[in-house]
Amino acid sequence: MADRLDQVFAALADPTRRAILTMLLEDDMAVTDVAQPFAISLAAVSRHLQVLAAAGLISQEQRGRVKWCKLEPDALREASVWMQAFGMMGPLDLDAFERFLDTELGAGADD
Amino acid sequence: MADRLDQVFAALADPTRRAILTMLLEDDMAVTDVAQPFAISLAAVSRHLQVLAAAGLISQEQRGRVKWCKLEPDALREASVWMQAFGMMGPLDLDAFERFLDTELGAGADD
DNA sequence: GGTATATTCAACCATCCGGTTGAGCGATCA
DNA sequence: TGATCGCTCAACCGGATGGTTGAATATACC
Repeated sequence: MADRLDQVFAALADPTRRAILTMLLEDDMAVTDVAQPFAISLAAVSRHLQVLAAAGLISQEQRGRVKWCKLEPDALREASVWMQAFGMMGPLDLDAFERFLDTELGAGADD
Repeated sequence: MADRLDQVFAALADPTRRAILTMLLEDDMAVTDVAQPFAISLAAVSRHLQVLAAAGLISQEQRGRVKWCKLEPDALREASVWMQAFGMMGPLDLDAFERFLDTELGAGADD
């Protein structure tokens, strides 16, 4: 019952999984091709991919006997926003920041 | 051995530690005060703080018999940059940030 | 049909993680 | 000096994690 942020950050905490995401940045890949550069077993890579999929960081689509893996950057967005909040704000008072948010959102900020 | 990114993401993967960081956003705190809202032992919180410090996310300064904990947002910046590399996400999604305020600050420290 | 390919499952192992409790230790204060 | 406070350490426990190997499943090819 891990929170979504728990899953995303935990998935990102492993260097193999980060490397996989980086590979998928270029193109969708089959499981076997994802596994190719790594010195671990195919089964291990398959489970890494399951972790990434559970966190929503990738999606997997079965086509024939090949399972294609696709990066899903939306899952990163939530975590990225969480982190940027700290980077931006630093130790400053939240009330002021909430007022800032109200004016920003109220002004119809559309991304 | 663990890469710095490994440590940062692993530290962020725990909801208690994220709640601690959120608390420290408002002000520096002593270990005992950090532990106060949580239903776990002081020793457990102390170790959470050590994990955060090892990841560089907080710094700790001993003053008398009290150890003060201070947020260090720079460590987050590195991880945030890593995520930015996946592109497609704007610098700050205000809607997502509003959800962050609701969930992390609202539900915050009482888990 | 039979064989090769793509992927997962299951069992197992070592290690890590988050929690506990109880002892220990330096700093403070009456 | 002795009691208390603030915090950490050490040992322990149960469950998760990351790796392995070997069997299983399903699809594709000849």
